[in-house]
Amino acid sequence: MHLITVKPEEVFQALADRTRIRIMRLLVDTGEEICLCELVDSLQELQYKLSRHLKTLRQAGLLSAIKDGRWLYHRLVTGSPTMGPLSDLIRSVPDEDDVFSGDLGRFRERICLREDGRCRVGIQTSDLATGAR
Amino acid sequence: MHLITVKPEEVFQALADRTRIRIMRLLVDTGEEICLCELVDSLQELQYKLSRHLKTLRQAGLLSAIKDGRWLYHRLVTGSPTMGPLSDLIRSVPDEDDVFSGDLGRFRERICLREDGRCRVGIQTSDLATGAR
DNA sequence: TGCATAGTTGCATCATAGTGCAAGCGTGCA
DNA sequence: TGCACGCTTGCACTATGATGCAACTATGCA
Repeated sequence: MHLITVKPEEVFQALADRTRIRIMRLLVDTGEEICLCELVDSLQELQYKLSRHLKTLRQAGLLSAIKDGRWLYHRLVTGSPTMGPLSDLIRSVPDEDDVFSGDLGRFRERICLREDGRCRVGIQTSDLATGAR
Repeated sequence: MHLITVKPEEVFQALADRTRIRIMRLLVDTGEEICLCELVDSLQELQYKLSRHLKTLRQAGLLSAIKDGRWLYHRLVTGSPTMGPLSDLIRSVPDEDDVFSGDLGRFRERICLREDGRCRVGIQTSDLATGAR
């Protein structure tokens, strides 16, 4: 996606949500590609909530996604002139209540379950899964 | 105000509006203190609209205001660790349709009406004034 | 002291956004 | 080919926000 073609107010609107800031912060801090089920276990939020927040961030041109089988990996968009300053800003947000570090810690544990760098398991925190079960 | 005490999602929410981005961009580009009537003539927006947008930005901790007689001057808050990256980001927003440069040009003309660096006249574009007239 | 003027705000209206629930889609494996 | 599973989405509900209008406050000057 292309920040250039997206209106700046839509970009800021996409960041005007605590959960979406957590998603962006985790992606900025790790530089990783992260699938939904890993995000659910890392942020401890309901699957369908995060699915919709990811969609919002994609539509704002902040994230791109690549599909790998049943898994969809999300990563920061690069190459836009505003993406650098935006990443800096997200990194500068103070970690009140250690929310970001908690997310990061759970993600680092969760990523150990990958095989060959790919997620091979679903949501581990079963209360947070929705849909098929 | 104090970015530190304001939730980050409220800061982004405050920027999730085209008019407020224009206000911030003008303040970042000029480094000036600007009163409401100067802003009305620069952005060519209704007085009460800008008054409310300024309030939103103040409540988000992005602007501070000092009163001088009947005039209220607004400026960027400084000293917060996020304000630097935020200013960089606002500066990096592309100037689609030359809206920012238009605002800046009208402001540069408008500021010529100051005496001793202080605004001494009201809104010059009379259609945009509200309230007493 | 009264009036002009810089700026604010209550109310009504309309539009948009977050969330829970439950159903649905699409892919890969047995 | 059917089922498990990673992920998405339509609907209902609630909350929040932008705006126009008009009334309001506050300040300084004649």
